[in-house]
Amino acid sequence: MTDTDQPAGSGEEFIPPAHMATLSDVAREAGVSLATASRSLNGSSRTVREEYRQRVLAAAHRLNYSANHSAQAVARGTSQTIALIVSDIADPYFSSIASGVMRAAEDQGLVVTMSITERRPEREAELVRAMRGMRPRSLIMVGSRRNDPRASRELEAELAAYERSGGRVTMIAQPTMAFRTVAIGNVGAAAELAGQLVGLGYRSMAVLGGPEQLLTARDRVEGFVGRCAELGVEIHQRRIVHGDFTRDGGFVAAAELHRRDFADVDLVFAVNDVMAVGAMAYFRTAGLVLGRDLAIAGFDDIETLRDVSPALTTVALPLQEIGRTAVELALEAGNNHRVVPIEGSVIIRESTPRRT
Amino acid sequence: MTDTDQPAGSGEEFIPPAHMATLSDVAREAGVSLATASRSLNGSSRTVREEYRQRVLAAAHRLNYSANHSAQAVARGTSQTIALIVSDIADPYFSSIASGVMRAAEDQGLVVTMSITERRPEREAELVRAMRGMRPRSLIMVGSRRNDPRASRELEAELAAYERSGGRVTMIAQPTMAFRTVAIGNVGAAAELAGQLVGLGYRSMAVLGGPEQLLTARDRVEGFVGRCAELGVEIHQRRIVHGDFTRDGGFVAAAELHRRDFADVDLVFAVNDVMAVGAMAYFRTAGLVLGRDLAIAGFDDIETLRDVSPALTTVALPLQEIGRTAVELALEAGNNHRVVPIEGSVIIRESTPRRT
DNA sequence: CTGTTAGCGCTTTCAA
DNA sequence: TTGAAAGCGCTAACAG
Repeated sequence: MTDTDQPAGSGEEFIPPAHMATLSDVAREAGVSLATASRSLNGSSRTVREEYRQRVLAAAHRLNYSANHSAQAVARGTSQTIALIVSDIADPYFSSIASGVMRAAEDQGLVVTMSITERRPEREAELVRAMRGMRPRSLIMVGSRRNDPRASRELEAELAAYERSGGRVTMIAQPTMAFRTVAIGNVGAAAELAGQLVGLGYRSMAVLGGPEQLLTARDRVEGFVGRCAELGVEIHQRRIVHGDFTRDGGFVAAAELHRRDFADVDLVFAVNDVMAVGAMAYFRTAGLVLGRDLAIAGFDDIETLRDVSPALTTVALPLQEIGRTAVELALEAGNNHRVVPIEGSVIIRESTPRRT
Repeated sequence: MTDTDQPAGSGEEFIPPAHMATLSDVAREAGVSLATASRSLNGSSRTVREEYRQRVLAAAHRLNYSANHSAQAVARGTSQTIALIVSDIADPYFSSIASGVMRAAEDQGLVVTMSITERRPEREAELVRAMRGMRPRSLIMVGSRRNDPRASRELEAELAAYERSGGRVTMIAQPTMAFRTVAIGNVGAAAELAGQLVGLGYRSMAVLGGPEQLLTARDRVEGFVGRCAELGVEIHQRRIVHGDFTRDGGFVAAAELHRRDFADVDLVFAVNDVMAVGAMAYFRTAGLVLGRDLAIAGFDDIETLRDVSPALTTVALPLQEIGRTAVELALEAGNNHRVVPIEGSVIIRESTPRRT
């Protein structure tokens, strides 16, 4: 029973400063049918007479019309949205990837909605569930998988349900689930780093691992320790200390290591740059001169951390590109579950000078 | 003409592995009306008999039902979305604010869609336009305003149109437009910093300013230089060099300053931490020992940069809280255009030791 | 308290 | 090509 439903005969009534112009408003203003307006504005190819098109465009402009995405999504049965779930957007690792995702999404005309798990694994399934409500074309999850069967099962079930209902899941993580995934070669890169470090003459190393169940952290430790062992450099369990995947985690872990068994350690490998920086802070307060008394290496090559001194030896990951790749993968047709491997590259800097 | 429209009489036909359960599916499965299903699932308060409620809930669970947000938005005439526009999510300043925004939004049960301008001012109006399509409850823009009348006018027009159509705009920036805004006290904090630095004995300072039209950068320079002048410490124009608001911008500006007029400079103030770090990198390569030969100060107190050495004197901004405040402001009723001021606090660290 | 029935804004057959 | 009309999935009067 709105005014707009009145027969055309009622004519020229005053139209109040419209709140938000609808397609009908535009159609009426242009003197064409709803269908024609739709076709000229958002429809498919050239099936509308040019003169009408122009009239509709002009009307839309005059009314400051902006198509209602929700209504389009309902009518079309598909949205223009990508859902992105990250652990912690304030962490530079995630924000760089997110940046890549958003740029790529925009190139495709997609809107991205983002949510954060605050590093709480239970939240992952919850968030996926919540995001399903938006019927996103695709759902990208970035963040390490965990060795937590219960949470993993729940998450996987939720994701599978989403895929069954027509969505596409893309993980940026370990390829532990049957979904499209951008797989970061943590093991290999960590091994390569270990190899180069041994090559530089280090023989007595320690590792600052992340949380024990975090697969990313685990893989990096494994790759590093494994290659060392292959090269005849054993790293004793006592010299692997775990901590949070954060700056403070690095600081605390370094302190623990220092207290525990530090006699002849010549190099400390922290499984990410953020932890490495925390560790550096600790060692400095402990009176060590980094790069001279002790070498240190990280992982990720975080941009904002490239100027710490001594400059940090690390493994560079193409973070932005990883995000972009995830979007491409997410948009691929078919229901393949392709895995795209991403390699890191070792960068030796001043924090690990050649041992003499 | 879908199968579901057939009269109930057709009974027990095989229902294929449903793609995505709809409310009707749930209602049918529970043996109640659409309305009852809606009420039990997403509706208002207790107006449904408990037994029915349970039946609906069970059915929904069995069918793995997830309400279609778009459809709800269309039917209700209002979405559960907040649009967030930032300059560059890979920059820690923005990602911290974004983090605060997202946490707060989630507490309110809102979804946030995010887009980045890539620091190109022309994109702002464009993005606002694009975002309007989602009919977000509120639109939060974070990023410095510019002294660019043309772009500003366009942006303001677009934002005003959005508000006229029922949305709420919240700026995290200078209160240069008539919208709700979280105003960061750049001038005052920079002045306070200058005061403390003069108190520490510095008398010959230089400034690394950001882009000339960026109001944030400008305000910080102004506040700093102004207070210095009040205290009898003049900073000559030649000693104010502008550069990008990035690490590299800081590096380049430092080099330029060094080349230009560096005779007795005892302190360099970079208008943000990221630039400060770039400048530090430059000065280090130039052979200066920071904290001894030259003092340096920044602005923002970026978390990941707290461990550079020497530790950077700076102005701490409650970034996460700023984001949270923006959401609160955005959700306030009425069409006030309230301005919430945010103060920074000076933190003196090793990079600016007392001059003796 | 429950069910019927109009919408919401837009797309898309289907005829004309 | 254009327009009428039937949906899309859901909410919200409005009767019962």
